[in-house]
Amino acid sequence: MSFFVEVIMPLSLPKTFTYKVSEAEYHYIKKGMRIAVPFGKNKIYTALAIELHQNEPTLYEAKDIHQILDEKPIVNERQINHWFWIASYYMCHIGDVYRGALPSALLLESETIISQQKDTVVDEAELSDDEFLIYEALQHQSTLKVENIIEILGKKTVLPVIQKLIHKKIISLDEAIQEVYKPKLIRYIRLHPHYQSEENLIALLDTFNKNAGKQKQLVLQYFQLQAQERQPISVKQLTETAQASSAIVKALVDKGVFEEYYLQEDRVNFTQNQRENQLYLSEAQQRAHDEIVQTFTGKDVCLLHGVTSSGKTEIYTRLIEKYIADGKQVLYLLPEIALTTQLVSRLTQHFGNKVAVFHSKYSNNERVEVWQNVLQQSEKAQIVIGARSALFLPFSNLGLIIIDEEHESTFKQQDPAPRYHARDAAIVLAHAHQSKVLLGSATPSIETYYNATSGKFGLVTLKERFGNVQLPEIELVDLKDSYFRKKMKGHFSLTLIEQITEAFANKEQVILFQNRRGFSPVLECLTCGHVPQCPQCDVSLTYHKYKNQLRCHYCGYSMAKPSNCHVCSSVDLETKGFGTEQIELELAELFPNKNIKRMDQDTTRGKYSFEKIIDGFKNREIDVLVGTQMLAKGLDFDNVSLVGIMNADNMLYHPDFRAFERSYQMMTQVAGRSGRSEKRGKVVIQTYNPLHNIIQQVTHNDYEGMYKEQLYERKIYYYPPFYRLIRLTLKHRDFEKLKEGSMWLYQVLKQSVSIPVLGPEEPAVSRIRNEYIRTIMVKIPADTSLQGTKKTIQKVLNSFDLVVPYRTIKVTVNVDYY
DNA sequence: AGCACGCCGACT
DNA sequence: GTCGGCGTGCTC
Repeated sequence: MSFFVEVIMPLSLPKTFTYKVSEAEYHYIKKGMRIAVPFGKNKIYTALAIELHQNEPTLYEAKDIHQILDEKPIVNERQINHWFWIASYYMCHIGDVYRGALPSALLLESETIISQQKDTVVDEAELSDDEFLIYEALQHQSTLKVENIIEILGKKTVLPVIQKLIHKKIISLDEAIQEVYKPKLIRYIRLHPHYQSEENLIALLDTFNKNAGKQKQLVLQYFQLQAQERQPISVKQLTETAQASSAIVKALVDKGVFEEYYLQEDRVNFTQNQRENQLYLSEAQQRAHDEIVQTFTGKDVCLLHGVTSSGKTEIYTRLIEKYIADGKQVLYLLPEIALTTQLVSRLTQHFGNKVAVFHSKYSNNERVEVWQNVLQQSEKAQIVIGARSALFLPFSNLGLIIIDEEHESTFKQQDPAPRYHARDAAIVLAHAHQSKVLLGSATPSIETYYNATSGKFGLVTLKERFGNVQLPEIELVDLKDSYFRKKMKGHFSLTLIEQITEAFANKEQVILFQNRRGFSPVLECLTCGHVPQCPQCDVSLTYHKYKNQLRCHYCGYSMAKPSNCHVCSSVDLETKGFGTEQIELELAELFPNKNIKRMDQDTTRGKYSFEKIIDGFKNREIDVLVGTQMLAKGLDFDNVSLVGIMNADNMLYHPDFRAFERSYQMMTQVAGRSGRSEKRGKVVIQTYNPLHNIIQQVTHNDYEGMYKEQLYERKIYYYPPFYRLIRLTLKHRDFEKLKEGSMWLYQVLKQSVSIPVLGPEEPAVSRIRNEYIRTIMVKIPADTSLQGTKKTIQKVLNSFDLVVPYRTIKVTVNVDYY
């Protein structure tokens, strides 16, 4: 009887793989354990066991596994089911999901170490050339790695030779995959039990009197600390408070006065004292809270639509209290790290160390810790705050998922597969846990609002701001008129300058929003009209004044700013358009003695640079913050009385069916940063289209109006929520081949389905990193089977792959394109 | 996906 | 004569 394990490989492959195991292993391995397996010619990967069985494969011989890596499953069955759902719904491979779900520290590839078996007598004549080379190398070096052997033998397929040598008992393999995760250990110290008795202690102190003054001081300090803290004392703590070197501690340990011991420390620690600050809900908040609870009795998903600053966080907090009191886990998803800092401190203040944080700026080790804590249902991970990937943590007892800023497009993963939407995947996951989902936003996505008003989701609305603060007053500045009447200084209208001056006079802070980084998007030659382009992408280069260079925002290419035109050598070069950098500069000229900071991708690269800027602004060290969309995401500042939107139009005219919706959301969110205390805030929007419907709707805070109008557009132009979108992207270096291939794919698709297929389209940026790009959009009406359509698309893609000239064209599928 | 292998063109 | 580009096939 043979035994087998079915595993997922961390590779983009459509299938699972079968390996042979011994009977003992068969009984030991549980679904969800990691297993190191050899794969291909000489690689070892961390696979995940998902099934144990005895069905011997017929078409190939299963390999043996290499090593079992876990004692207990680190992934539960609900997760595995959820992963398979994601793979099937988003048309990607299960390995993509596996790789995206596990923290990379849990997914390591091997470093097999080979050493000689001492007790075996080797007959050198019996060895083949390759075997002898390895044997000889081991006489000089005690251990070898697989890569060394590849070098020694000068070929890449070395695993068979190694297998033979193992079989001849000449070499052995050492622990292949080392866990890279290392618990962080802290050295603690305590008095040797011998000195628990008073007489021994007195004797000890007496011995010090003679010569070891420093040592005595340290022991006394130890007692003092112990009395104060009533908890373990770390070496670090002791040496710091006693101003002593660790050599003295060591001397005392050597003497047997102190004992050392180690405790594992979580890197991610919020041991802030849990303040018993009672959560106070306003009447409106309380009512919204009660309505949500009521909704949850009948529906699994509820949208909380509350205007900016309506205090949604307090409502979430009250709800979380209830779920963790029932011993449930709570997942709090938010779009970007931007929000976390402020939110984490608010929630830790309330919930103490029951809060864990999980997002991409955390190190590998930190992520593994959170993973383990969630897996063990540890108390300190009862509430997990995280970006979309936190969805993959090993929850076993979820009660509530909160998705804050539900409308944010960053919830949809764009580039590496799985291209999933965290909101939608969360709803599916919640269903498996029979838990509830709360979506929160001041500007819900059209899809969600449609679901909420059509009765699929519950809907709770919060129309007033917390503490009855009024919504900001919005003033529009017509740029065309202002330029015409010369009422502009650079990119600032006189109105905006006036308002900024007034805010400063009141010692209030200002936020300026410009949705474009850099200095200016293009540099144009006034003589011949030439605009420098990226050599690898189909875009013009953006001028960055600070570094005096031209940069491509797609591939990162950069060059020094030319002093004359590369085409006609004219020196008349002019910048066109503007970005955050230019605003910052102009502002510094207008208000030379104010502290101005810029916040965009270029200034927030480091791990804490973001926090630094935010803190500086919060502490009122910074007077004006100039930034990109980063500013729009739920930051709370209580002294901002003015928000300026430098140019509302560039967002409006993106060639995307969501452009209007996004512009509305963006402007409303940015505007919401203004006026958070008693005083009503002010917003100045500079635009060439003051009468544009979206601008008007933002001005009048008319979400419903925006929704109705956009919904109508979506309906007549076949967009969500009435149609599902699947977008295919094709890429290839050869323009002609891509053109033909995408046309072929389009034609075949069109013949295979009886629903709209659009394209093949050249996107606005039609070449990135020297690859040309085309897209095809499939629109699936609500009454057509989504699954059936996906199957058809997959079939067409399979046959596309069989057409020899086209198979090198890379195709990616994006289901529910966002 | 990654990787090895095998086939052609342009160079020390 | 070889290096290295790309196309092809395979992985339990």
